Amino acid sequence: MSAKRTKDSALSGSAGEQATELSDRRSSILEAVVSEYIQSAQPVGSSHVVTATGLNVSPATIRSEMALLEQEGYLTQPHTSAGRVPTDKGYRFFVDHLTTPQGNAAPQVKKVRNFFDHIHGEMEHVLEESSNLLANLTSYASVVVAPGHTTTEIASVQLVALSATSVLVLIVLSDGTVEKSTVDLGSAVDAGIVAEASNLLNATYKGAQLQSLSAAPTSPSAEVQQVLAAVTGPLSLLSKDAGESQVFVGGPSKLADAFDAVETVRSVLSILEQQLVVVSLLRDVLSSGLSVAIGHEHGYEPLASCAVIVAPLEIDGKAAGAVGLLGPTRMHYPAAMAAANAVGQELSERLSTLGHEVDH
Amino acid sequence: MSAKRTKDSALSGSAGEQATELSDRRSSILEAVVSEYIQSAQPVGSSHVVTATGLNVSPATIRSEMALLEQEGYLTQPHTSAGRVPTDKGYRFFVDHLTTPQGNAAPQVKKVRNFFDHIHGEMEHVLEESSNLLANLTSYASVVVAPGHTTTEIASVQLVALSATSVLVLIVLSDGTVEKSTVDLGSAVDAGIVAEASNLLNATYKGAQLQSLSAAPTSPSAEVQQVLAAVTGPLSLLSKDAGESQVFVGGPSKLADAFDAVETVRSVLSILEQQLVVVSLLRDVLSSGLSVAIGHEHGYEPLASCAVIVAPLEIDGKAAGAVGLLGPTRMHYPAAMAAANAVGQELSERLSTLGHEVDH
DNA sequence: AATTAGCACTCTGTAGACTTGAGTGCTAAG
DNA sequence: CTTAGCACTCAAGTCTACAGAGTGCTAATT
Repeated sequence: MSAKRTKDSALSGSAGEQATELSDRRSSILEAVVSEYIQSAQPVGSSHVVTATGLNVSPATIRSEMALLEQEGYLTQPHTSAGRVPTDKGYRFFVDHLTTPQGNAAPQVKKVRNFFDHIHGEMEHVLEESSNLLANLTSYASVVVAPGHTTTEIASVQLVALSATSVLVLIVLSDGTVEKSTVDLGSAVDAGIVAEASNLLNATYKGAQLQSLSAAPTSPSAEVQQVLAAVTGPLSLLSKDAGESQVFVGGPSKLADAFDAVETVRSVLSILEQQLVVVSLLRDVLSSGLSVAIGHEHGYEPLASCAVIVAPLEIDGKAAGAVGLLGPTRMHYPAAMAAANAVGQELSERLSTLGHEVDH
Repeated sequence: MSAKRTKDSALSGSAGEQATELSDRRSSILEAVVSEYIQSAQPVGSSHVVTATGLNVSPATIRSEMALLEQEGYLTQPHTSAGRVPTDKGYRFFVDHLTTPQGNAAPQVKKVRNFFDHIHGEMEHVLEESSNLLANLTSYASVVVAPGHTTTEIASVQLVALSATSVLVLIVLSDGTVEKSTVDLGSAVDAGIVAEASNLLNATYKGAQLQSLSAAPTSPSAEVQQVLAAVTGPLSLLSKDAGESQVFVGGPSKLADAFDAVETVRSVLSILEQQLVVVSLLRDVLSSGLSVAIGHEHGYEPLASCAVIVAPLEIDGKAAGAVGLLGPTRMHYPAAMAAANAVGQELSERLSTLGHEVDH
């Protein structure tokens, strides 16, 4: 509900002492510059700041203040005699001191609620559509990292004969997801044998955690044992695969609007294509206690002109996956953070109820 | 193996008569202009053509020929006193008269072979990686439309209890794909009842075609019947869902290189996001017997500056899905067509063997 | 009848000179 | 501390000039 704050450590980590904390006037000037620049993408001049802040001072006063803000690293000039543009540090101050203008965030939140009231279907589908929702709400690219299966248990293990010599290994998890792998048995195997192996596997693993798939069952029948042997490898592979997180990217085309340099668009897009990178990026940002990483704050140079907003997903209070937004550093933080937050919370709630609909 | 040709109907459909067929010299000039322009993206002047074709004539001669080619609609000038640029019709002539420079296509084909020799795993995975392969080979965005399930039959139908009140409905198809849906039963149901219903469903539907899921089985037990009733809706929904084709898009970031106008990139990307549009686009292009649609040839205005290359996927000789490439009209047709063709064929082969590994 | 040399013409792109406007920094006075 | 005033800077727009690439036409050549 309330405004999202990042842990102080990250910000004041570089500053360190409250002595450098900005005066009220200084900070409202900075805030004005940032929000002006976010809207216009144009360097902001002193007289603009006067009208924007409503401060009862002359542009000259603002100028000297801005000069100091520049010295302290919050602002920068594209060139002498241009207005000021926020630095990463400037944006950082801005998001850390957001005065939560709930006013315009409310309709967004309503839309999110409405969406989750009406969406239904499989988890994958919900995640994908959530990602699209977030992208459309914010006009930035969104990323949803599906929760891993760390807490879920195995609801069923099945072998299904696809042909005389091949079977499909199915693992159904308690959250409704299915992992599968086709296995070639080498030679024709009777359907009854497959069924027997299937039952044996199911009996052994049902209710177990995914990680504990190691101990394979044995059977007195040589034929059954053969099937079991053939299936062991794929099974353990599956349990690893399932650990990898699915990623849903929404609205990549929005990036073409957000940046005007084609080169930037290309590099950001190509990073979104490498899902692994994205996952670890979000993970890093989350684990460092940040919810927003601006410009160089995350280590990824190719994304230096981007800001990343991450909201955690929680299933029954446990961290599981994340929803993220990727936009230019001059993105509309209040709205974007509110949207990511709202989707993160609603999605968490949805995921939590998915597991045990008994309660409802 | 041989060069890919589109059915004549499409091309000469607009021209109609061989009387308009171009003279040898005319056509080699056109070819030179097109291939020069594809490489340089710069309007091609008469003296360039002289050196490119090796024709033993003066630029003046070329000029008069080009003037005629322009009259006939194969070329156009961005402005007076600029060189010539191909029109859609010009590109069309070019691809229809490709002289198959197999030389440089061979390494591509080799890469494709190599890829398919080493890739393994589930069909979805193979399709996705194929899409990435194609994008990387060509530097254009690629699209793979997965084959529908029209010919596959149901290998197994299962109900798996996820909790006391909810079950997962699984349909396993003979090609190894799985369709699923979670169903809330409303009240707690005994596991034995679920198992009974599951067996009943499996016995009824096993071996059937997906479409023929209508006739639901009945059971004397009221409890079992209740489960069956709860499951009927989702089941028929699934059979419809399964008809929809999965789409795998590869290398969208390549588009940012292919076009220089950000606006174009944006609109093309946003079309790729609407998977439905892409599917019907590919379907249209294929069904009209074309393998290449250039500029306005496909009806989609937002893609007027794009060319689409489509190669069919065939499972056991039957059309099923497609692989496509999306690039600028000035794309490198020979290489792109060769690549799409190669991937299409290898993928078809792979898909055909997937179904019945018995033979091998 | 096709080719071509020659020439006038057209258009783009670049470079330089100039102007305008937004914006700054400094200084000296309130 | 504030601010009016002023000199200064730089980007961007406008104008001109000019070179370069390319065309189309015409008249001569083969």
